[in-house]
Amino acid sequence: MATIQDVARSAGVSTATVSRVLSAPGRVAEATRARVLAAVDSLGYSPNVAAKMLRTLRTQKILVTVPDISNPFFSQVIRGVEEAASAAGYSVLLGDTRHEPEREDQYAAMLRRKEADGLIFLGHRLSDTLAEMAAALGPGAPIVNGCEYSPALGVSSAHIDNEKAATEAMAHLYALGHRRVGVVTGPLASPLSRDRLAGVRAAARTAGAVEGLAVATGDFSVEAGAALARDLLSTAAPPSALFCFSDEMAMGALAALRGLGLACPRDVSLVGFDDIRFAAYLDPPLTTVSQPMAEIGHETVRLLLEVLSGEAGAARHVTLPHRLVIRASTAAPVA
Amino acid sequence: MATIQDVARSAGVSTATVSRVLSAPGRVAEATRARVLAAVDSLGYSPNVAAKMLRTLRTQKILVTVPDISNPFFSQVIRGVEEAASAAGYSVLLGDTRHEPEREDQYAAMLRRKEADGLIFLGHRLSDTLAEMAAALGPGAPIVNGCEYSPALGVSSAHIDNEKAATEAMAHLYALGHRRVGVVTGPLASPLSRDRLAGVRAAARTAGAVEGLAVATGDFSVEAGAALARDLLSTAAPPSALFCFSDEMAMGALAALRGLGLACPRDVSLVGFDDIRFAAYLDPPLTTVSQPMAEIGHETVRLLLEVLSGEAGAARHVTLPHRLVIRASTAAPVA
DNA sequence: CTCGTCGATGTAATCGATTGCATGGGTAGC
DNA sequence: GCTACCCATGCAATCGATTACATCGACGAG
Repeated sequence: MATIQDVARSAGVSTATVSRVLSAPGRVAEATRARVLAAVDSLGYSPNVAAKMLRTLRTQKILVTVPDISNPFFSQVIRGVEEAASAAGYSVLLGDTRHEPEREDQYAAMLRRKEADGLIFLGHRLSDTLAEMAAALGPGAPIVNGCEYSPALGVSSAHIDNEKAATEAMAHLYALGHRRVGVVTGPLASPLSRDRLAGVRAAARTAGAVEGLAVATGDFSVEAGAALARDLLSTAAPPSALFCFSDEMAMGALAALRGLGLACPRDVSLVGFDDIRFAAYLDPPLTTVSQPMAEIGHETVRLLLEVLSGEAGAARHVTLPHRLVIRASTAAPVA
Repeated sequence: MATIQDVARSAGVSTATVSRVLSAPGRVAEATRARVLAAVDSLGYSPNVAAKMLRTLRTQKILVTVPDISNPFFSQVIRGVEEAASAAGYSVLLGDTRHEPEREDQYAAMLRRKEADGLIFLGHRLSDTLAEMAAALGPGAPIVNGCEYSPALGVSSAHIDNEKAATEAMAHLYALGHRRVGVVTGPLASPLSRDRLAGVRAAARTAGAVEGLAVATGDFSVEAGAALARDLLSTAAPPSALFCFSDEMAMGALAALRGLGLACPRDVSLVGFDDIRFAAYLDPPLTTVSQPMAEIGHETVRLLLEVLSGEAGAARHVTLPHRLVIRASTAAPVA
């Protein structure tokens, strides 16, 4: 690998000049610049990142942690993150925390050691040490939350209006005439689930159907969706519609329905959440709340770059638009 | 951030000793070591990676490129990669190439600039510049192929026996009594698809059903699965069974079937490939070839570490076990 | 003609680690 | 008691960039 010294020698200038050509082109004379650039590409020179990093304390890397990369929802958000990051000249360090605190801490340590310029965390869990860091640095902390929104942390975030989205989904069911609705949530430790649940309750109140509401707490997995749907449908007065907080759980619910000999939407209507790319291909095609996953990814990067550029004022919470996509899994209940 | 100097001062030793305590603990006296370690954690010291990297030319990072991170198959492999890498003290740089050559080149450049110690690429495409590098360095090139296997490249790889797996899937259909089988492949530029296709042909010959074979070339997407299944089923003598080279395409095929008013498996049997975690939850649950995705990820890391440790002999091609999982989407054809 | 200014470039310190070589004290062998 | 060796440790060069400061020449003003 050619070093800056080689380039300097070959162009007959000092390393300082080479460095300037590459980072502050205006400060060097036209002729010299041309000579240096010629040397640069005749030698195929490109700066050693470690040396640059050591000197500048900038890594040009963004750490992204996610509770489960194999979850299609998250992987689509990550795709958006990667796209925006690489467009801005950053690369992405991936951390799959598997919901394990030790792994969260491990990645938190990477940020503290400044192995990355910033952190985007998807989900609601942030390692304690980073929570302290965020509290200490305020909005200057290079940490952004994606998909979720935790006011207590004081970091910027990008997400949809979960409460409103859930309200709309429920309103759709009530408008079709459903009165008894079963809801399968995500873990209630997550603000996102609580927001959606609040939306659910609000809709039920508006519809005067609070009595008919049955809530089960899931964890976003297919398995949980199947198990909890089975429970909800096995009660004395089973719901005529189910609302699952993820499409993955809705897939599980769909399988459970069939297992019980029920048809969707004839016997039970079903609404999912996320609009992962399989939702439209299920049988029946799933009515669901569509989230702009790529956009959420892009936006988290934008917010992080804002902090990194030092222009950050207060933490910002960006709400991106969602959309209730009505497909064939919802219908009026049979009287 | 505390530096090694701070630790040295605080422990009353030289930086050389501190460095040795941390990397070659045997070479320093017990008492000194204890003193240094005490200083290390009283100061909360951890080595600056940039400095270490500059000095040692090792980054402790693995670059992983993938054609589409939002594909559940790949994201599960990546999960395995991340797990094994982090267990070995490496972090993962993620590159989503989106099948675009420019992005492949961009990440190839990262490797050449030594921003990562090695590359694991999933899929069959390797940037030309890296292919040259692999050719030049032979098995010493820190490049490993996951999921696929390209003999021409001369790099190690981890994958299943695609030909055999495809043969088994087809044999299953023939054993059930199917004679006309439609196959939806992946892009034939990929050796993996060609291997599977070879397996398909071999099975057809064995069953004496070459005549009944109809092949369509897809691209692993749901959309392609739906479109091509529709085509295959709309011919004069439509197949009684379909074999798709990905579960995602099988999902599309399933939707297409329904669109044509056909039932699975009554009218058409269906076999997928991969066994992504939704396969069991489809209606009907999908018969498919299960790939050990996490294992593939682990194995690629193992192979790469082998190269990095310098003990690599020839390139190794590790074949991991697959398994045909028979669920409800396949049955004997109605006479 | 001289001085001040400015633009272009060079000099060298610096970032924080690793590591080959030097050093010095202790011990074993004779 | 002297030599030889070894073990633990320190000294200082080094990795490859960035950048504050110094230098130098040209040019315009007075």
